[in-house]
Amino acid sequence: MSESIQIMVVDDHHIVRQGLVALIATMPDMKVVAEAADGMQAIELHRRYRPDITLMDLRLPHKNGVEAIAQIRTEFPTARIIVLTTFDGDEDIYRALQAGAKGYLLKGMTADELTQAIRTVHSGKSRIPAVVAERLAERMGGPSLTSRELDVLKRIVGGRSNKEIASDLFISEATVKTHINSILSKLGVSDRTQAATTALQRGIVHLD
Amino acid sequence: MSESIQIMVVDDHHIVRQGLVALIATMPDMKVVAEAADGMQAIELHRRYRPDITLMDLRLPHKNGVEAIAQIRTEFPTARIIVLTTFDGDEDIYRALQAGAKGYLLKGMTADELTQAIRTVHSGKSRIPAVVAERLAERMGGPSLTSRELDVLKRIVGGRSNKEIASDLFISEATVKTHINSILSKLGVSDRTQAATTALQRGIVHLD
DNA sequence: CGAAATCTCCACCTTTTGGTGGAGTATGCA
DNA sequence: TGCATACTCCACCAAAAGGTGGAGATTTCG
Repeated sequence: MSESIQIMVVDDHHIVRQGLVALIATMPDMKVVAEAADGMQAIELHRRYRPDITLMDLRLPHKNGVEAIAQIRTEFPTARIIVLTTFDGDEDIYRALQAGAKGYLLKGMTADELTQAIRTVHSGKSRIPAVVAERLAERMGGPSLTSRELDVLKRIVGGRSNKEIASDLFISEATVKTHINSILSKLGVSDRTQAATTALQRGIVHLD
Repeated sequence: MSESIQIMVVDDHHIVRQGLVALIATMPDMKVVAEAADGMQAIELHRRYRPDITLMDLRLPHKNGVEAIAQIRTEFPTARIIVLTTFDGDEDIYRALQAGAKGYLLKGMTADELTQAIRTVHSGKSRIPAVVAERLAERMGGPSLTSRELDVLKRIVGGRSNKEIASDLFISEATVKTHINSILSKLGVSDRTQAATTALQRGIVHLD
């Protein structure tokens, strides 16, 4: 049969791509048909090769993984994408799944887990590990930050003072304080430094 | 000839190990003789296999990369270790090189860069890329934190207040402030939140 | 030994941050 | 239409953080 599963691998690290290709090569019914090193390339190559499954890292240069997923899913609503990332505390998991990813794997997994996930997702099901599902549920339950609060939080992480944030966003310092108050209570912390580190830990913002 | 280079691969991510093994397998004169997933295992396997070259990730469970390097180099002063990491801003580079690493590579490298580095280090030379050497020189030039300042900085990143830090360290709040003043000026920042984020960015401390 | 660095602490002051409670406007959804 | 949410802003207050300058004790190292 010509039923070998066509796979695209997206990761900016050459070694990781190599590892995935090597792992997949041991499976007779799977084949890597394309490799991309960034989000843009992933979108282009998806158009060209229409892989059955895309294994995608979230941290990518140019266009990040979440954006790439959204774009690909817009063009090809049936695209099946499995997210592959190093950081399990990452808020982007949630965003990626919302953007239409069908599976999620940590890079520490075994070959078996990978091939199982590929088969599961290829068969049309989703494959989200218990740990992640749990964290996701947790996350969903918890209060989410508004976009304005995110603007402020990013600047807190960037080390800006309330005054600077106010002028960055063209609002008064009082408003900044209001937002910060919401942020602190939503994150369950008591000052901006904690807000910064827990935001980084939970992957709500990144140090790029 | 029996002159194939014996290599040990240390990384907690299965995929990365697989990638390295696959890359190295394409070189006829190199061979992976051992794989370790954490620092302890790396030390044990080094005793058993005495590889010519060890490729070591720095972020490892149990015993971190730097400790493992130090331990291995204590037992086998001639061990040749190449550090392999994802994060190029990482302060651990410096520590790893001090601990006796002979080479340093980012995971984004090409197959050529890897094999070249292996050959260079195997021949007894060091192989530190220009970018890293530069950053290292920069780092050396810059003021370094004292151990007490590091104690304080860690707690700042941990989101502790001055009062809490004081009681953690059994010193007065005044002393904490003194240390923080030094930290801020040494890091070239103006408040604790910036201190936290730049410390994370430069890899001086980690969010574990 | 003597200089340098480190660690500890104090006083005094200014600025920043966080806490509380209230309030008006716009938007969107039931 | 009416309620909920998000965004904006205000005043007032208390606590925390940061800036400056000085000082004694200990260790380290040339």
